[in-house]
Amino acid sequence: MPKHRRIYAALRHDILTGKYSTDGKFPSEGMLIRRFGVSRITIRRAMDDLKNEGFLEGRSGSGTYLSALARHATGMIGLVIPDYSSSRFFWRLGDELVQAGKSAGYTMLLGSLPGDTPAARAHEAISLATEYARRKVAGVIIEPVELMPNSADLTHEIIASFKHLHIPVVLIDRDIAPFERSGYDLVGLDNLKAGLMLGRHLVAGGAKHIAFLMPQHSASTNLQRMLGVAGAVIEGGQNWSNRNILYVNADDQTALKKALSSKPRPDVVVCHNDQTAAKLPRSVKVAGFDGLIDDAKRKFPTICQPIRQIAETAINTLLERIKRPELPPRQILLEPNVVYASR
Amino acid sequence: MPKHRRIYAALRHDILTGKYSTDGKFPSEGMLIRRFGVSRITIRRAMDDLKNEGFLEGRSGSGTYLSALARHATGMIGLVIPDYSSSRFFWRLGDELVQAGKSAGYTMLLGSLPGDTPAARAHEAISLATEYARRKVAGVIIEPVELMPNSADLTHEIIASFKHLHIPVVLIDRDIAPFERSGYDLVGLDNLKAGLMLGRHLVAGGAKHIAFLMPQHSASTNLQRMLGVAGAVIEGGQNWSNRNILYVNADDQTALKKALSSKPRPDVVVCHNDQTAAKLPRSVKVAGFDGLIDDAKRKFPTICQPIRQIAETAINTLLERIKRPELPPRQILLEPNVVYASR
DNA sequence: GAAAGAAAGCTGTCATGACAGCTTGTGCGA
DNA sequence: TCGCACAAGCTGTCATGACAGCTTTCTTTC
Repeated sequence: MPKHRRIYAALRHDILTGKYSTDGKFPSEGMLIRRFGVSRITIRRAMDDLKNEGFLEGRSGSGTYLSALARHATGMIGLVIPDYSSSRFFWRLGDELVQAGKSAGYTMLLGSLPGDTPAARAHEAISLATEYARRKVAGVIIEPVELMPNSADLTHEIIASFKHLHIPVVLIDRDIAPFERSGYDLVGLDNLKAGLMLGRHLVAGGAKHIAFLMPQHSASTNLQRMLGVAGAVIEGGQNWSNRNILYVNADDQTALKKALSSKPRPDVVVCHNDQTAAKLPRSVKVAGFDGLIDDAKRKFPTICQPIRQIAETAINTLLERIKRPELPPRQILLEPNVVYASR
Repeated sequence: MPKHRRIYAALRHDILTGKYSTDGKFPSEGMLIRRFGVSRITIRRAMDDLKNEGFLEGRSGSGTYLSALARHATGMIGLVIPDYSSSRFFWRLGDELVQAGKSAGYTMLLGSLPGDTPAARAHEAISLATEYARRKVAGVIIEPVELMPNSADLTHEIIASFKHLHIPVVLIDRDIAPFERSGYDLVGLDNLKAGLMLGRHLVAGGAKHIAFLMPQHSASTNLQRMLGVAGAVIEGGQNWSNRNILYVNADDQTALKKALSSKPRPDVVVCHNDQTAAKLPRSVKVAGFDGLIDDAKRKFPTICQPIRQIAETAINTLLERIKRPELPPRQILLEPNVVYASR
């Protein structure tokens, strides 16, 4: 390994562990020459690499300084995924995020949120976020809380830990509140398109009355999926109204039974995801989203999420945001994969 | 100006004008030392910059070579905007794109498409695209054709010029076909959110029967805006069906009159954009999108597009795509600006 | 004719030395 | 105390020289 590469690694480590961040001034070339016992050209080679990566800024005549990026950089990315343990999708997404972050050279923090209820996990997420902020992560990827009347407030509380420290935040899968301007980057699936694709498939298959089932206080993803299905239904010449929407928690058997027997009786129930679809009685034709149910006995139409691509794009987006905080907030949507029978 | 900078500029120019691209081999350091009459360290400094920007790749022991990027790079970005002369929005967007591209160091080609009809402009766009491909642009930004039954085919024909040459393409504003997987990056407004915002505003204002007016063969943007409005209406407890959608060209007075008098009579007509909204009779309450109508006499609710941000994001996306062709196709949506009275 | 080996040429690395131009701090003089 | 000039220190730039290790090509030898 070349000398300049070793020195580069040492200096990068020093920067990331906050050795120079008190005043932001980096040691002069002369000092580093004495410290490492090499020539100036070697020191400069290492520093040039750090400059190119945006860690250092040289001011001619004055000295070398840590960039705004480096002052807050720790080489750590925090993940706040409340549904990691309760949803197969987020479990896989979390793992892919860790992979993608690691291969970009970052230490990934994936704190576990073992709470039993969404509310418990949301509160654990808040203290996890405080911990991340204390350890000065370079950026955070957050799955916004859903399924509660005060979901948005809880998510804002999670983000608050990072906001006043100017730590960049990227949301995955969904926005904080349905169709509110959140001001944060968002990486996820094109749910509208996914809904429309699934809807068109069902309409083409002869469905006469399609219903969309989702829990109360659903995230914007579910609304987008629903609107996509609605678009396909309207395209087919039918109406769409609140009666097509079943706001039901599938674990609540009584409510579920009541909803499914409502008139007009739906001939296909599109569920907000596959996990829910699998819970419906077998007498009902269902369809879902995500493509992660592995039930040989029950196949139904579904739309797959490109999980790895979502993870890699989220990491890329966070790194770009760290480098260029002035960019406008972007919503980055990836293409659904068509799979019309759940694997 | 430092010597290495001058040499850098000269070499970059040579690369972009295709001086070395026949075999892909770059002159050796020794040759460049003789050519420019400077020391090796100066030559290397210039070449290091070019390597960092991805133009050159050094192979130890063998020589320096042009990267795959550099072999096709010309420093030119082509714009294909069929509606540039016919729509105020695309006129402004085109100018912002030229600005953004220039400040990123590229030569921007904005060929004019003076045709009178959309069909004429579409065909001019195809020959413009051939010309761009012949001149080997580094990338293209394309506004997909709309308003014709064969819009998608025409756009595919435009793109075909670039596809087999592997020239990266970024779409602006809309996708090639409504909700089809196009495989190209797309930068535009979050039209679903825009529609929902406008719809909620109108519902909150007491609108009872909202209609959405758009031409036949509209682009996906209009469908998304429509679905957003539909979402707000359904949220308010009303139905949405094909009867809420008026497929009308606003220039066709007869059809317009007929559509506006259809039952149930709409109390607000949301138009797919402001230009169309301004054409409707004053007896009808209207709303629109884009926020570019400057009519002091007629104010109506509208949603603004962040034109500059769309342009800058499109350029950034294209440059990233040029550098990393393996990234998944992304749809990048920017936030609508709320303006409830057209300026 | 083929294989082995030598030579040439290339990039990557590293050292020493030097000057320009800038910033910052010090000290002197008013 | 204020202002100015100077010196010190820093980065940016550029030159010369050298060696390691690799690839390519030519040459020699079998």
